[in-house]
Amino acid sequence: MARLPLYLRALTALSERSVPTVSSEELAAAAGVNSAKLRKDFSYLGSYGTRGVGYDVEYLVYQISRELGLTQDWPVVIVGIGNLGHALANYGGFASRGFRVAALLDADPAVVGSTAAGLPVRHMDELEDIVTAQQVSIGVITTPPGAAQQVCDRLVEAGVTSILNFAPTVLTVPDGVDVRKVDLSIELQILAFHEQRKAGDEPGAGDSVLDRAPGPVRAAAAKLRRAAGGTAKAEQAKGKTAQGTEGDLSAVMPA
Amino acid sequence: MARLPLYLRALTALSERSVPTVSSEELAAAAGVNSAKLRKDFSYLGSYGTRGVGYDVEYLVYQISRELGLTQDWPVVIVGIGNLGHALANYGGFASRGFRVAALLDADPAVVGSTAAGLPVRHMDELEDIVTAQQVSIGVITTPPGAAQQVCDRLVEAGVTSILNFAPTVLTVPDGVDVRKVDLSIELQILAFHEQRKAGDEPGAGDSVLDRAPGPVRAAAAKLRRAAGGTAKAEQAKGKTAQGTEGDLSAVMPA
DNA sequence: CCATCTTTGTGCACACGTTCACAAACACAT
DNA sequence: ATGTGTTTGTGAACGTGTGCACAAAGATGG
Repeated sequence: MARLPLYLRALTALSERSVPTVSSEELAAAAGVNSAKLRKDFSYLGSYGTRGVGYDVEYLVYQISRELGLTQDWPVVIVGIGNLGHALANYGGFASRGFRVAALLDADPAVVGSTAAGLPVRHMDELEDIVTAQQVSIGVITTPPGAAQQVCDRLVEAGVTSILNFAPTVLTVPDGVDVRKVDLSIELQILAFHEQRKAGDEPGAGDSVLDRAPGPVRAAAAKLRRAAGGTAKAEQAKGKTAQGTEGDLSAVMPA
Repeated sequence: MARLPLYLRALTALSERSVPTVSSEELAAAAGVNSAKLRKDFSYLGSYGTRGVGYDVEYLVYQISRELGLTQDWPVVIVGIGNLGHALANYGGFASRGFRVAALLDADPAVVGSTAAGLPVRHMDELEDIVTAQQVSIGVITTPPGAAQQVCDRLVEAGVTSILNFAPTVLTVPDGVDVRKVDLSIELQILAFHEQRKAGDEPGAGDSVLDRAPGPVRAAAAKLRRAAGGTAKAEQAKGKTAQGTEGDLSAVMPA
């Protein structure tokens, strides 16, 4: 489950405060989830709790770490040492959880040779050698979108089977390779979406009454858009609107 | 829906190539989703397609942009100008989608006054003024985890109602405030989890036979862990194991 | 040793998202 | 106009995840 890291974080915090045991209710609150959900998650890993008492913090930390595969260390290559690559190389949360930065790679000669987080930035050409020599199975892509697929292919070809992609592109990979995507602008867009909803759903500047009209009217509007030749020209659509519904499309496509 | 930004990206790519219309099948492939899912998503926004032809790319771009609230621009404050804050300030994906960085804030006097992405880093004390003056409703937190909740409270108090949190902490906010979390180390942990599964599920170094034993044996093991006094001491547990099951807990808690 | 209280583990129902499959709708050729 | 081919929009089945609620299990106190 994707919630295990959350539990692990809450548990390590408790562990540092030397809390011996914790109830599902407390831990659920700390992790921000439902207590029943948490218990079900743990029962899926096996019954590690004691009724009437709760869960042994230290023991649970270890069990989850083992389940997540954090008892071994994972070499990771970061490809694309721009702003984000730099940030990730310096990110403390990696080393503390069993992830080791095996190498930083970049294609730009101006960047190659510099150091980030105490590690030298090496050239893309060394990718295959590094992956093979250090048995790297996880790659992080922080390149511009145009280079992402190409980098991805090389990583996979070299033997990487898990990829964390920060580039705003849909990567295609063969079966058996996992890809997780982190898209910063998508997160903001989702927030903007909810923000707009909160703002009272007032019709925006470009809103059209057609959009809320029943089926036939919308269909007519669609037809008109096509009639206007692919890229709908508002002037042509206006006035032709079926059934005389007031349909102003003039703001539909901003210039 | 959280998939709208995905569609939007694929559609803008098509738009730049001047593709007039696109079928649900093609677009679904480009966005990496199921075509039926995509059609259902679009039908939820209204019927913007034409049977036998597909969807008008330009029109759909606008409709989704409007739905996501990207037709207006959203001022955003970034709090915590460390490595990640720097990277975000320079991230090009924001400006191009209607997000405007209203201010960069930090508490460290050594950082305040420097510039990032052409913007001056200002002191946290100005937070309330900036949020109020520019009507900022979205805040991005890239502080260390210890400061995150405090910063969050100040943002909310000042009027921010959407927060994008990069700090590894569970933020508690009043109703009406949205929080989205991006946790870099969690993403890697999830990859490591799958990676371990792929590696054949061989028992790890610290694996215990007790973990796969049926109920009664696990219960006994749990009892022993408690008997050992909170933090299970393997030596005490060993030998006491009920029913004589071979139970080596010596590797359960690494020193 | 028994009663009571706490907390886990889980059966069950429900809600949600996903996918299939197909009819209605439209374009286009004849 | 009529037929054929294509694509949307959606009803319905399916699977999955979620949360309630409760019994079983253990702790605790008398």
